[in-house]
Amino acid sequence: MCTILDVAREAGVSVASVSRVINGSGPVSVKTTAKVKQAIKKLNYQPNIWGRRLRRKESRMLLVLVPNIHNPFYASIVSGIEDSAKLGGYGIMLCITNRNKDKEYEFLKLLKSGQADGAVMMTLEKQEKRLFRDLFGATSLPPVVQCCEYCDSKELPFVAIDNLAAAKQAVEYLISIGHRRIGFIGSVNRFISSELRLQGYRGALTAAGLEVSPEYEVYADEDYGFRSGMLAAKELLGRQGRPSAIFCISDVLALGAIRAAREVGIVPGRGLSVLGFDDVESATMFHPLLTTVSQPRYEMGRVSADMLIRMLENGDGASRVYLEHQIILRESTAANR
Amino acid sequence: MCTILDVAREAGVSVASVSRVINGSGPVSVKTTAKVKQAIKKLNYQPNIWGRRLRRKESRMLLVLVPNIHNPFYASIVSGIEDSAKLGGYGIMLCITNRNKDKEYEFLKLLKSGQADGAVMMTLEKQEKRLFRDLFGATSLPPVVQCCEYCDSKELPFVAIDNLAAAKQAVEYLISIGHRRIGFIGSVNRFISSELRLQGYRGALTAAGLEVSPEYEVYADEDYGFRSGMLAAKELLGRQGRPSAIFCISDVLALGAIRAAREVGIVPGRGLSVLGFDDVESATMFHPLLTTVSQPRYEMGRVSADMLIRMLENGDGASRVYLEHQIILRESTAANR
DNA sequence: TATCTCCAAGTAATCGTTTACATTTTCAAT
DNA sequence: ATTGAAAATGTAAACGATTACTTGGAGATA
Repeated sequence: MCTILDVAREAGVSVASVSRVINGSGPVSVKTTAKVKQAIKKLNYQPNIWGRRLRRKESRMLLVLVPNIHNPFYASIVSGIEDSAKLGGYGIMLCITNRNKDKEYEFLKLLKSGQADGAVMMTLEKQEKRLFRDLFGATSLPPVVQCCEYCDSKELPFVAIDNLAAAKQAVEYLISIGHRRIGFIGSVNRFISSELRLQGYRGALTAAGLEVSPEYEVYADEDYGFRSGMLAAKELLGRQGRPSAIFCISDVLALGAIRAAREVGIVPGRGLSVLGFDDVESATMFHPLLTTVSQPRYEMGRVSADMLIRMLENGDGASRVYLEHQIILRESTAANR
Repeated sequence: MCTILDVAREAGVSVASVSRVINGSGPVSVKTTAKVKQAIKKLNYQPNIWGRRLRRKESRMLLVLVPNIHNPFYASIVSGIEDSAKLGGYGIMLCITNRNKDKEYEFLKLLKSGQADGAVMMTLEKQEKRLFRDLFGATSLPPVVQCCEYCDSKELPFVAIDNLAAAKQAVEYLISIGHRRIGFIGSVNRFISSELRLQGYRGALTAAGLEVSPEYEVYADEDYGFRSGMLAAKELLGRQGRPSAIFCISDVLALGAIRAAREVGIVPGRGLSVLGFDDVESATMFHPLLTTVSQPRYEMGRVSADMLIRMLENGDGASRVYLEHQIILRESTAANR
């Protein structure tokens, strides 16, 4: 590995000129430019990234915090972030937190220590304002964009869909096709999206003059997992006056519910409508294909990273972006009666 | 952000002493140690990583190259790598190549430029020895561990299962329960694992005195996707003397085959045995639950990263590790006749 | 007391860039 | 030919850590 000094010697110029050629940061004659470029090629010179970053005090790295990566939902978002980051000349460091707040905190410290310039977080729970105060003090805005989830701070930027409206709309659809007893499968976690989807569900019921009953609300384990969905659905289906439709806050839970229905002898789609959330790939693998709320996942990732980069480079202020969701009608829902 | 000089002043000692305390790299009296530690705490000092790395010429970063991250198979491996890396004090940089060789090459250049110390690659195709020669020259061993896949080089280390033996064993199982017409769904790609699984399939047939016929071998698109699996299976099932069992080189393909069977009026599990590979989560989501070959995914990731770190730190030579696979019998296979 | 060890601490060079500032060159206008 | 401005180049000081080398002082020995 050779240094800028080697290049300078080879080209017979000073290091400053070489640097100027590399960065286009000052006037250089065509002759010198040519000599330098040739020397660079000849020596196969690559600037030392540490020296540069030490001097420039920048890292060109973005942190990405994601609860897990097994869920295909997050995988798409990460792809979007990656592509945007690459386009902006940033690398990404991925942290799979597995709900481990310590791991998350450790990772975020890389921001402070200058190892990363900013972060896209998908792990924020409702009341985590404090986290930022701890890390960045009360005054300064942390270089963070929240994606999908966000905390209760007033100023922090985020990119998400309007979970409340989406859930409301989904449940309204169920009502519109004749369902009156509509169950809800949520998840015990502190994500704002979960809460908003519950509110949307309740809002739709109330608006239609239907009763909101805790009998119809069941919470799966916090992992959003298939098996948790099954258990939750079984509980719901075992109750008297069982629902004719179930709204689930994730597709994987919905798939679990479908399986549960089948196990207790109900034909999913016909005997029980199930509506999911996320539109993951396996929603279209088996019959009945899942009716679900689709989020623009890749796009959310892209927009988040773009916003973060603009904040870092142009000092753009925090903004809050809602992207469009879409309800995709497939086979798992049918008119009641 | 304060520097080591600030700490030194605060503690009333020299920067050298501070550095010695931080790194334990020389004799320091208990008194100075205490003063320095206190100053560090008081100023909340964090060493500047760029300065350190510039001086020490190390990056403490590992590259991870993965074809895609939507496939839950890879997600687990990445988790394993992450955990091992963290334990060894390394960060990881993830590159989702999407089969884009240029992207991969760009990323690998980070090794040369010192931005990363080593790489775990899951993207290597059979004849890619050349890639390394381009990057590292003919002589020196690149700091790379291959995981799951590997190329035709004799010396490069890898961690994988014995794909040939696993496939052979899987097909032998199908034979043992009475199947004679056994189809194969592969994938048009240049991964060594795909080829070895095909060889295993053929080997099992030959060993049992059954005919190996191209009529029974079908190749899905290179994405391993669900829809490709469906199409491939339909082709296979449409042929005369259709197979009573199909061995698929991935679970997602197998799930597609199951769906295809159902669509042409065959009861999967009873009318057609399907055997998959990988044991992904959705293999257990729907009936018939998938009989499949399970790979120790998380473990493969862990072992790969451990091996890489040992190579980097202790200069350990390259080794080739086979981990144990396991055949998991579930509902998608049944005795023939 | 003088000398010799040895341990602790300090000084300053170094890693490879970038860049403020100084200097030289070029060239048009007088 | 002289001047001046503008353009091109060079010099050297940062950036923040590590570390080879030097120094200072305490205690042991003669």
